[in-house]
Amino acid sequence: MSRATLRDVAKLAGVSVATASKALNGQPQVRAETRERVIRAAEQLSFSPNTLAQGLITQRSGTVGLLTSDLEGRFSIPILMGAEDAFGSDQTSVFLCDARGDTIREKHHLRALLSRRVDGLIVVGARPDTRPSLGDLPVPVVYAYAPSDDPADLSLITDNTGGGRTAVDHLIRCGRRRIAHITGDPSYSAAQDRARGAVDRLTEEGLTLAGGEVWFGMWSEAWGRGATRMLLDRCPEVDAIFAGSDEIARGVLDVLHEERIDVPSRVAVIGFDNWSVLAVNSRPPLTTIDLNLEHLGRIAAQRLSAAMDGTAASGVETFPVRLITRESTAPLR
Amino acid sequence: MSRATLRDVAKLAGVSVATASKALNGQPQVRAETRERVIRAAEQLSFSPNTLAQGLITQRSGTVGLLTSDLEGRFSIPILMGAEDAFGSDQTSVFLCDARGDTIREKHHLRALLSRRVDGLIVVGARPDTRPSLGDLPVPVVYAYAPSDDPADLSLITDNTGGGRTAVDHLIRCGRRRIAHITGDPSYSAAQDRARGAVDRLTEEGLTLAGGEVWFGMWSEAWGRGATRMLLDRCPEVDAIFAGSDEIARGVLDVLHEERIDVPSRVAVIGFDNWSVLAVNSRPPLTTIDLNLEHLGRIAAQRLSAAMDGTAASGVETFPVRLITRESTAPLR
DNA sequence: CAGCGGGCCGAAAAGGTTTTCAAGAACGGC
DNA sequence: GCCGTTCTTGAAAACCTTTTCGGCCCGCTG
Repeated sequence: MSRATLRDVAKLAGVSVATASKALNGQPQVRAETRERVIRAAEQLSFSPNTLAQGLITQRSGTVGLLTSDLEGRFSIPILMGAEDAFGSDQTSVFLCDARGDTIREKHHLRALLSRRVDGLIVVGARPDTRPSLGDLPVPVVYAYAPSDDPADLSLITDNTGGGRTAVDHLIRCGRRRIAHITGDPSYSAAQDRARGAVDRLTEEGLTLAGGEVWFGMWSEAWGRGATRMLLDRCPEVDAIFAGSDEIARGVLDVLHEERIDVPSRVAVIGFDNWSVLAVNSRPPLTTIDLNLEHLGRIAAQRLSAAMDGTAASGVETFPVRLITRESTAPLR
Repeated sequence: MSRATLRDVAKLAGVSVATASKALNGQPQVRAETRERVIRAAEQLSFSPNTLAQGLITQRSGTVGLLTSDLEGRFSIPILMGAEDAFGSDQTSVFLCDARGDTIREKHHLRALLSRRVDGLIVVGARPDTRPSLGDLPVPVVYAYAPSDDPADLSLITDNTGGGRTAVDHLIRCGRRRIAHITGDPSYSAAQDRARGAVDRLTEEGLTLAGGEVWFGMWSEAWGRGATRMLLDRCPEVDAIFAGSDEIARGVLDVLHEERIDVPSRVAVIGFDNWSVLAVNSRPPLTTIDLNLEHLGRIAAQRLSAAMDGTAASGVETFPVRLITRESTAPLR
């Protein structure tokens, strides 16, 4: 089934392939009665047009490539979903390629995609740091999450600085004044940016970080626990902790719980990423910052469509993050 | 760039397209010197063959569809990675489609994929229960994770019963005799199967479940916590808990920690799924059962390739799971 | 009645590649 | 010198669809 061609349909309907094509594609120059007959024939044979052949003519394959560096990471997935969503499936299908962070594998996939005549490319990095540009390609490219190092490319990134600012702002609005920041690997620009946003907002308020500095470390619960212990030691009067990731926040909560320090009444805790398995299940459920990655993916798809239609953009677009309030933060009262 | 066609290459090399094609594809009936010339021309123009046109002729698009019901779920991803991995990227590219658990969206994607002339289809369910077959399609299909309800289809699933058995077996080998089982939603066949495997193994040993029954509930930390409290209440002498998921196990560990019950010396805890963010970061790190999903994905790709080459299979193949020992279990001594 | 315009349809080219088949050249054997 | 091989190349068909353009028929106008 479904291997019927337009010829078969035409023959069954008693017309030429040309007419059959026009009838099925809604071209006006075909009599209503004829069109009806063709459509019935097509249904009867459960005809479905060969997109390869169509693409050969129209010079549009109706496909795009999604080149990710790290599929198991939780960041690619929402972007991918947003993008897949924005290209209605009837119009555009997406080729998924995971380069596993390997440059030569990336080259490989790139060749394959170009030879498949994709109409465009979305490149999603594994971490939000700048990545090398793919260079000049015969199709438009949008970089998402990790920006390209070439300003002539179009990159879409999340506002980590704004995220840090938002987090601290929320804590300040909750009446907190002694705010600490425990975060992950300082080699991540995301860690630096979030910290900078946090400190900026504190400074505006005439405050400084509780504990005196940003606690950089690793993106893990264990670091969250360790840092919290040290923090409580050095600065027991802390009344809010901004964790650089939900994983870290889990570690923070764990130690606070252990020390019988109530959250949020004595210490408020805010995470980052809104990784729901961690944020929703914690005790108490975690207030956190959502990166809006699905939205980023949708925008990436739109920008790519625009570029495919000739209106290409370039530069770096930054997208706002979103505060998700749950029960780990509350006004001090 | 890269929009050069075989005609251009042929012209540059001073041969016909036919010869150019043969030269590039390693056909024997072309003089070595000529071949060399063609290859140089191709490189010079950075020619890359139009896969659409190739597919039109060979009747093979070199693509497969990956139809998943639930991309954000953590189960699809490893399968998808395994599959993507098994099809070398030069040979086969994969179209990713997420139906979001919606049947009409699934139909939609299916039409699109067939019209793109995919050579085969992998269908990944959201939960390991039986799902409706897609019926008779013009291309081979492999169902992974969630089996099809039609025995004429080929389905690849994980051995949940064996997993339950393995978990309990491990606890028994650790010298535990009072073993409880806290698990998730009883409407999941996975929950039932794991429980059955566990009970079977206990029975062989002449044991029964501590707490008297399987504690079915929800797949959440909160349920793990609640059930553990009830369990400790009813059966304080329990010396091992088999949790139906890592999330539940986290809840279990949490309460045990709170109650100052040492893990693993007094109570051993084993999880299920090997969801690393949960299992690795817990205190202590969690012994658990790995579903080997990436392997499942690889096998799915292989079976699909075989079917595309004419040797199709059918029925349900069950694949073994794997015990991952960490520190939440240990011999009693 | 001639001419014309519009409505409807089909022939054919195009898109880029692979494959078949025939033709031409070179060459050895008789 | 002729015939049959072997080696190399190219012309053309095929894959399936879209689109352009010309043709046919009909009815209408002048």
